[in-house]
Amino acid sequence: MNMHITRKVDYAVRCVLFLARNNDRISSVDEISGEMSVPKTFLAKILQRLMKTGIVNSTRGVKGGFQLARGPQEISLLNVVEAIDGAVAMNVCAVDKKMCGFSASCSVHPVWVELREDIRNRLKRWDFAKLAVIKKYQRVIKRDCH
Amino acid sequence: MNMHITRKVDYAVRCVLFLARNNDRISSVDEISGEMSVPKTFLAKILQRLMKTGIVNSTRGVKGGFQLARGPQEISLLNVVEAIDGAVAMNVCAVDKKMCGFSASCSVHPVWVELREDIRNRLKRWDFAKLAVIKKYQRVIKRDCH
DNA sequence: TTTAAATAGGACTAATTTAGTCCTATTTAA
DNA sequence: TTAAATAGGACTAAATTAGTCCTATTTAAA
Repeated sequence: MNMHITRKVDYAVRCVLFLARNNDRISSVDEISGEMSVPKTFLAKILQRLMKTGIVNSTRGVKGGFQLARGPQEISLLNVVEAIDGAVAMNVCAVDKKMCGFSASCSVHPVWVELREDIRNRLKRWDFAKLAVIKKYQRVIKRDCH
Repeated sequence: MNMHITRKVDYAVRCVLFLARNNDRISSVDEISGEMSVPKTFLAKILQRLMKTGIVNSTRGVKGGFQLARGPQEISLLNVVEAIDGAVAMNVCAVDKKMCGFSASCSVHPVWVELREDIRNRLKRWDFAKLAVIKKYQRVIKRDCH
């Protein structure tokens, strides 16, 4: 069970957190990547994904950049995680039984299904309005802890 | 967030499940790997690990093999998962804050800690006595669903 | 209308992790 | 003594992650 979050998810979360805290204006990739210590071109990709999944809006051209597509309280951690990684699950059968000929007779299957629900519920409970007020990220440190 | 279980964990779980169902005797790697559709040499490594972490006992030599080191009801899914993958966590900071200079000021940190506890609790609740009685694995299918 | 600052997106590469294999040594029942 | 088993180190292959790089497009402002 490799349950570590990927950098991609970590970066996406940081990024949305930054946008939540600066939602009165448009922020460029350059600015976000600088503030949140994320490689610029990589962050650009991540923002494209967040854009496609309707979490952020983009403005092209000079003075362009990104902004949350809806209020921070309307964006859950689960939204961001699933935007980047797709469906959260320990294995595909927990999402769709049909993906696994085994599942019908697999003793462990119900456990993975439960676990998936636990995780999704927990991630659903946290929105970026809540997260944004907890404490500010420090800018000194280059990378996070996974 | 890559939360898929690894084959290693999947194999380990299947393997312990098999041993739980045949705990009246010693089973060889050859037998288990055949019955549970797991590559033999790889399974041998996994069993070595389960051995070191005190989940199974081994007997060497002719008629040797493996057996659970304690009753199936004394072995949780968490035991097996952590035996193979080490501490269950979304990131190292949730296990030990010191691993991340960031965590003290990281808004998301408390979420990962909560989530880790959710997952561990769920996995702790399932033991192999419970799992063993649910239903038998079918032998036809070659691999599981992650 | 040109320019420069920005996003969009495809194609590629490097690094890391996962999933194994292979070989030799050791143990032990028959 | 032999053959069937585990023990364990070293190695390799495949897959995934974590990026980079380049070109195209958009748009505010000079």
